[in-house]
Amino acid sequence: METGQHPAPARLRALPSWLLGQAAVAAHRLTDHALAGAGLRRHHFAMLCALEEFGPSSQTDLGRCTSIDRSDVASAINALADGGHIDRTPDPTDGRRNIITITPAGTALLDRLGTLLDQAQDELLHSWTPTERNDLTAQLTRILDARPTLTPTPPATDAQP
Amino acid sequence: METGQHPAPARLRALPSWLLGQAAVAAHRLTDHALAGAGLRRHHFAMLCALEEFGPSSQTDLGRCTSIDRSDVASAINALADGGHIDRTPDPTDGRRNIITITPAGTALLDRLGTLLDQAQDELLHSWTPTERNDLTAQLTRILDARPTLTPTPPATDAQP
DNA sequence: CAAATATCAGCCTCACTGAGATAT
DNA sequence: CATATCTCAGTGTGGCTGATATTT
Repeated sequence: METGQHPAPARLRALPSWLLGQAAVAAHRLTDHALAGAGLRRHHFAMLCALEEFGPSSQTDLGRCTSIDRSDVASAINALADGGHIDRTPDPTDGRRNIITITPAGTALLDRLGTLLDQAQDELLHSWTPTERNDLTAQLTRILDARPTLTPTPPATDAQP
Repeated sequence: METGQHPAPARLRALPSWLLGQAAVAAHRLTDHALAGAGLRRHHFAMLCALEEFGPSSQTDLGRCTSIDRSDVASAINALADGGHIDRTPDPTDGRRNIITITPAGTALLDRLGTLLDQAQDELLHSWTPTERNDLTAQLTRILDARPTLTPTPPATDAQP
């Protein structure tokens, strides 16, 4: 069957953007697999993270700090509310907002998912020392901190070069 | 409007898998934007890379070395054939295969796209020294070389935790 | 009135699946 | 017959847009 491990072209392997994409695919497969047992997804974990760290928040703020679209925030919050992991109440001081609060069940879920995700990191970086992991984290953080705020992708009108 | 730069939760920023995902999004936006002028996509570049480096190949081999699905290979090859950038002929020794060959026009296109992509890397890593870039490349390559061959993602039957 | 929030419906792309035709 | 290749049609997800209702 030969599922994998065919050498990629050197010109691709030399592109940081390509390497990032491939590494992200591998990472996402591991994390999806890890979270699958809990029946949840990365978005749910991100919401819970933000709520625990920043306290009660509006949905827009949740979306901003996690880089998740307003529409996807709404659906993730719906799912978490159904499970009793967050509370959603109107903001008394601003009727446009909901105030989302993490519940004790949500905190417990956060820790459970965090453990699963930590295990996934260990799979991804199983032969890496803590120092090497910190190094990697620092480099990726540097990329994020310097990334240009760029609109998603233009609609792609076709043209023949 | 406040498009970006809201602090992400520390717990997310500590996850290599999350950082990889975010960095990959930034990288893909830059590369998509760079290639948009040529009206082509990353897949097309990957095909041309493989063809130039490995010579005439079957579509399955192209898919294997670039990690692109057979179905997407077929459509990318169609587009490149329409533009005259590759030739597609049946393999005389094995009637199941097509032999894909890059044309001179394809080589020219490859170089053109390569230049655009190199510029995108410079945008992504504009403040990085060559040594730092090599370091990043080495670390990402290490992840890829060690990644487990894992089936995409299970279909997601729902369950309440 | 302009701007912001939440919600919903829907689009589009991409990765992937399944099945059929052909060939080994 | 089992396996492999190519092709196409179709699925499902995720990221995103647009429109609406509401409030500031």
